[in-house]
Amino acid sequence: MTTTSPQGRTELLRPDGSPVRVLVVDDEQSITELLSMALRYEGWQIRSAGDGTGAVQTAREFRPDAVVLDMMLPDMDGLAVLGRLRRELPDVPVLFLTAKDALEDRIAGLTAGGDDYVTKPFSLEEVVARLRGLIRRSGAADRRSDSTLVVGDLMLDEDSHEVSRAGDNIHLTATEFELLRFLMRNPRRVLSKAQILDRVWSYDFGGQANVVELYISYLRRKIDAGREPMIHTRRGAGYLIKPAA
Amino acid sequence: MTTTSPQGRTELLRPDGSPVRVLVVDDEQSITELLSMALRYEGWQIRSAGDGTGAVQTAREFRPDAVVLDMMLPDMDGLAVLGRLRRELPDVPVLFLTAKDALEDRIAGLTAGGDDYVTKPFSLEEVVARLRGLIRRSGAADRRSDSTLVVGDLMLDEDSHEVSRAGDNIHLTATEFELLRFLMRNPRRVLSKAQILDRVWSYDFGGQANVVELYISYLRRKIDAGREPMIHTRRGAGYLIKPAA
DNA sequence: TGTGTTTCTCAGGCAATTCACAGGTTCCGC
DNA sequence: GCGGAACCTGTGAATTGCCTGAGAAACACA
Repeated sequence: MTTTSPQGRTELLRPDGSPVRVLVVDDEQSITELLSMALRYEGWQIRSAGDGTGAVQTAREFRPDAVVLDMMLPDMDGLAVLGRLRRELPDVPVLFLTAKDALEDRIAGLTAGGDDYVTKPFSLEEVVARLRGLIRRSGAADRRSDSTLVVGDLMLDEDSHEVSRAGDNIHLTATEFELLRFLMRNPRRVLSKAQILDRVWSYDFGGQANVVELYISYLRRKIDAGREPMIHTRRGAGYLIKPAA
Repeated sequence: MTTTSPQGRTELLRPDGSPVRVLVVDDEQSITELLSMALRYEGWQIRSAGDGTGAVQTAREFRPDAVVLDMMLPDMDGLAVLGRLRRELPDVPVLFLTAKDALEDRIAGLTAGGDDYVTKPFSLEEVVARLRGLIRRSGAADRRSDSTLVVGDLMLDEDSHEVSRAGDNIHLTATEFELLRFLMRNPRRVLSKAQILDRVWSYDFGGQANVVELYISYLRRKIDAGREPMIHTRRGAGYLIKPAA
């Protein structure tokens, strides 16, 4: 089932109307906290664990609908944790967190079963989007919830990563896509540059805040060029997207 | 739940009808006092703490619905305080106070979970508005409360920062917007220039008092021009806004 | 390794915004 | 009707915030 939150965003719910449950497993507390914050904001119920043993225990009693699992844990190998989790929760989808250079082929094999992964450092938008995808496809939430965001004549498909305006296909780079997704998930709402940076860029990004301006400018070139603009600047406050009308 | 106070203002209440609780954490007593006064005036119940230890203790027994947290505390780092607060109160939204120049380094990730921040020196209107937004979105208060202020045919949306009169869109600058928001949150009530200066301008503003007159004049040009005026001067007392009728 | 793509920094330019100042207008008591 | 206080608003200067071109660095992929 999907429902509309007071913010106007669409959130996933389980068939019985209760919130989706997600277990977050990572040994760095700053990461579990960051993820917990962001995922709670999605309206989900979160538990976290710092090692494999704790993960299995928590999973047993918490019965999550999805798991975020760091492959690098102090007490056991990621695969071992996965094995034990699977014994408790055979059908629950897992989102793996891995270091970029540790991108071994074994991950590729793991995701064949419908699981997914993101590399550290990740952006929150990416984690949230992938989790939504996993949960949606696993059937824990209502399957009718679909993967297309629509604002005016602008459409963005989260599964195929296709974007079009008034029927014309538009090619976006990865960052442009995430930025647009964030805007479109919060239509008619002013988003500050800090908010955008926090959600769309990875958590260790240390650069200039004006990348946001730059990417807004890129998006405008591709989306608004020669049409009624949909992306608006609220000077001193941030940016927002809304139907052209 | 929202209700209308004897003063005619709309205030947030918790679902059980009791007042919203806010914890204010700052080491400068002048700041906690300033904030406590302003927030009490909103009808909220306030406690304050001057350091991280006190904050965690107070949070434990006071169970606030929102926290205002200075990131610069004497005894612990702001992030450490945040971590401990989160362990006590996982779902409570936090409004961070930060120095303007500290914006680059530390802020990363702070707004990610739906939290928010304001930079020092802030205006009270801004703090109150953001807190209301956080509380509204967190669901501590009734979800029906929405983000639009209406006075007569004048509408102001706090999410999209859009303002319209009789359907016509009106563009306001940041300061004009805050001034109008303050007026509209106190309709039919005379607000003195001193009150306006204290609420809308930042607490360290040292300029001429006649900026208020100036900005009232700007607002009139945009809102009342060629229509029944809604902004009225009470000579010797202040200004008030009310429906044109 | 080479080529095209993507990400990001830097800095110049421009326009919006804020605010002080000062002269003009309105109001009110007498 | 007069004078002074309170208020209004035009002008312009300083500042701020935003936009965008150019190019360097990182990356992806053959």
